[in-house]
Amino acid sequence: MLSAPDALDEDAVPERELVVHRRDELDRLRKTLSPPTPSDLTYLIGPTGTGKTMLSKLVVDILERKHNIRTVYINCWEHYERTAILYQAVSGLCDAAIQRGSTGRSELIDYLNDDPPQPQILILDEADQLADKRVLYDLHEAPVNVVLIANNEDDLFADIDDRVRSRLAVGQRIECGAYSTRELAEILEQRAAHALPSRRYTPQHLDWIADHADGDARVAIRTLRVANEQRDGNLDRPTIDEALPQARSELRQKSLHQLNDHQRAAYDVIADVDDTPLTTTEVAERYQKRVDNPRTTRQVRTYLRKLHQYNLLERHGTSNYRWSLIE
DNA sequence: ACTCCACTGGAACTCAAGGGTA
DNA sequence: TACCCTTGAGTTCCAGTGGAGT
Repeated sequence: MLSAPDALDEDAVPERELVVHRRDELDRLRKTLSPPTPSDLTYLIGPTGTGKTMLSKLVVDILERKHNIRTVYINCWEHYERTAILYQAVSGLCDAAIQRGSTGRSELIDYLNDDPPQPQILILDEADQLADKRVLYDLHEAPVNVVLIANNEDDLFADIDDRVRSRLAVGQRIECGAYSTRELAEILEQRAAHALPSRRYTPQHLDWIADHADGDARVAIRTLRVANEQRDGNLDRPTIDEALPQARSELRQKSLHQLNDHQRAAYDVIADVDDTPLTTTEVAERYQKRVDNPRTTRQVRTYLRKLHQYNLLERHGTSNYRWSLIE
């Protein structure tokens, strides 16, 4: 049994005392947003599993409790179209009766530009996934403090014209680098102490998990949870060895659940091939044989790019791509 | 160095769906 | 209930790019 199951949930916002090795970033973010400044931008940049989302949610949690601040969190995997982002922002920040689908973009922008009765913070997680980056400019013009979370600043600023880019370039940057093995082990130690107080594990077990998680706290925490479930807390090396691939597989499954049937079929085409990467044309042809009412090759190209962005596929080459699964 | 051609991704377009309104 | 508006998914078209062949 877990005494504090959230401590082993990689998506849950932890208590402040569970935040280790991100204290500086936490304090900087809190200072930056206390109070939130209208039209200010804050960037949280770092690889997957380095605590960016956790930091932003934790700070917002603290600020909401202590101050009269209105906040909205938007995950750009779920909502990536320009209008969808504006709709989510207006729904969360404005007391306006708006209807999805029948409120135009300009009207949504007008709502956002109204003087707010209280300070506002808008968090865009996975902001490099936005389909139309012009929404960043829409939001920057509004009286709201925007926090942009992304893996990499180059991707975030890709396909933005120079004029908009220079206006967005201002703002506080907080970098979250990949965790070292030592740091990850200490994070696990904290989590395990909360969730598994009977301590049926050793520091060596946590080191072993940390060493194999490639700096990704999500993988490390999920591995600890899987291993614990398998042996009900009695960790040993063989259990951890089994738990690691299972944890990675479970995280991958979470991403796969977000795909539609056609995207999934394209993914399965590549998954069915052992080791040999397929060209885009090969994927499209096999996919089109596999499904009823197949989409066009052009659409398959869009799917593959999306799967690549989801970190489900590896793309080989610079012009004529070949595709394989990420192991 | 040149040409050819497959591949890529942006832009413009169509279409179906969903909600508002008269 | 018919019409209008908006959106998002998908298609078509096409200019740019880079690899392969000569």
